[in-house]
Amino acid sequence: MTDTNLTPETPKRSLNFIEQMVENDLKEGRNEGRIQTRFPPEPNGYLHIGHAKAICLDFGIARKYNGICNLRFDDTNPTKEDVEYVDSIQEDIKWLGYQWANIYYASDYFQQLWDLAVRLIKDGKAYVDEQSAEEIAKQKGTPTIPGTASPYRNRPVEENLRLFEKMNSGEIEEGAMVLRAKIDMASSNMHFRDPIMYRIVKSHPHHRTGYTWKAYPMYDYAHGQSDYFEGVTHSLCTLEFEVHRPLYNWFIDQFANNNYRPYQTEFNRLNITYTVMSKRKMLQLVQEGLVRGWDDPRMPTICGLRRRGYTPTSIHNFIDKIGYTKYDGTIDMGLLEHAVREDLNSKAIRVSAVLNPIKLIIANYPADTVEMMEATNNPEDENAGTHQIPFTKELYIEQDDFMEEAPKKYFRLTINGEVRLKNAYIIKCTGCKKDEKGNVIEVYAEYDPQTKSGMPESARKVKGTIHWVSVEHSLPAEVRLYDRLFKVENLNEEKDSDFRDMLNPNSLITNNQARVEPWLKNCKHLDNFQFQRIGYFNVDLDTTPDKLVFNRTVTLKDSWVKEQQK
RNA sequence: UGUCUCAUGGUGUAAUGGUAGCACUACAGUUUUUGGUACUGUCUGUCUAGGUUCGAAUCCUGGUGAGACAACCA
Repeated sequence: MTDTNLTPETPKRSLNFIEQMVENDLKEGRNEGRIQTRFPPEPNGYLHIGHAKAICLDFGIARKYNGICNLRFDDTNPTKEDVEYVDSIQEDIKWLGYQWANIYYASDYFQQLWDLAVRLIKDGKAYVDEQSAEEIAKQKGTPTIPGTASPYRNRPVEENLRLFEKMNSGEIEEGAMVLRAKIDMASSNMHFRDPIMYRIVKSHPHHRTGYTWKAYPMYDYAHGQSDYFEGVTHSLCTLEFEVHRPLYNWFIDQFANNNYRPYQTEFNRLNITYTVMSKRKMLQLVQEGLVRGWDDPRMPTICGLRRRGYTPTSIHNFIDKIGYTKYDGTIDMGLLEHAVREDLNSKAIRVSAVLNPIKLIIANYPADTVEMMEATNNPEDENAGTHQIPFTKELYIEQDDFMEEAPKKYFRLTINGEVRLKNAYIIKCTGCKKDEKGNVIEVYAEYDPQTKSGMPESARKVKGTIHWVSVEHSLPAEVRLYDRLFKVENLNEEKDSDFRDMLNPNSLITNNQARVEPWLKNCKHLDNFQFQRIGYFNVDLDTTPDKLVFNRTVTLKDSWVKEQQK
């Protein structure tokens, strides 16, 4: 997992700018050579692939440089937070393969934060403002126009202390007072224009502290101080917090009393084409029933990807490929798909499944015979073994694998043409039957008994190989075919329209006619398979002993599709 | 007519003053009992104008473009 034991022949992967900074800090002995990070989610939603990028960095840096990484819930907004999210977040981090050294909550520090705020008031650096949110916003000015001072800005210290107490005692209504740091109403950095440190929330209980507190600290104050209390050395966050950094440092400056201090560094957040990466939008999709829940396999959530069939390894490989920089770009969804194909190619057992069945009758094969054919579980892994698949006179093949009149480059079954049945015999097509509308409903063929897999004659060259299942032995299955959630590549570029109007109406197509080989009878939830020649599929959580349900994780690359488009 | 940040093939990412490389994608080919995989090859790039230097993707200056910031959210 670390790069410290590189052999000479493995070229050293270049460090990203954060690793370079950490190595430099280590070299200079900053914070006594200690490395400590934290992953600080707000428990107000499920983790998504963008969080995975942050998790891999926070935990990865600690692991690589012999430091520690703590999990800290940034739970300073009781109106939006819930234990449901606290639990799912922990589950997802563990699933990704990480273990925190300690688990903390910002709410653990409410008393310490309070005490420090009192100290700031006594120093004349904070005051209670009684203006409305609207008035405060108005006085704040704009990025190009300086703000103006609140009439309460120079209240006596004693009065501030008394009012601050009242803010927390329940005597003051929500919105009636806030505590603000007294910094600089004319600063070019909006966050320095007397930022709010505390506001009142008393109508809603905190998920851990109940109604104990009525005054709650705001992010800019709580986050940096929590880092400081815990001994965090590298506070890594995304680019949008860049303008917060001077304020982060200002608060640290007020309280730091030894050589130690945490440093905030920002990296680019993850954007991926054809999807959303905002908790707010995801929540909306869930609440409005536009997807089936946080773990809908179309969602970019960790639990959605898990249910879709993504593995922790595939996500790690993806994160490794995209890197960490300060450039705010958008990653091609194709790269995520490549990462999961790459991992599943080496792991997933190959099985036969026919999604759109058409009957194939082998005229010269005995009707009462069942031959068990040997199927290689994974040609990429010789230790994966084999399993048996029953072969009979009547089979199902894919509708797409037969054409009466085929173009030159069609390698599959066509009248008078030969094709190999995977793991079985070479057959020759003799004809087909159609219904009154002209649709092919049965295909007829003759097999060559000397061409069974393993026999010398089987080495004969035929231009194509198709998969099949036995009519009698195959199992029915529901197969859910997923496509990108949105039909627009870059949602951020479509600022004028509602993102819900850009949903792909075909993001889920349910197939109820699929037939799978009987070996799949005993598959377990979330098992990954490759449906030979089709794609990677996994066993959906809706699967019961009586009903098989599969999710398409991703298709196989298909050069025939491209050939057809020419 | 603010502050901060960023700019390398279609996409993402290296090169830390000295041969612009890698991955994905696309295209072509080899192998193949998966039109998969693997392997080989090809196309495509330093935003712009100056400056410093023997030498600039890299340092400096000016443009241009993009993003973030004006929640009692984090």
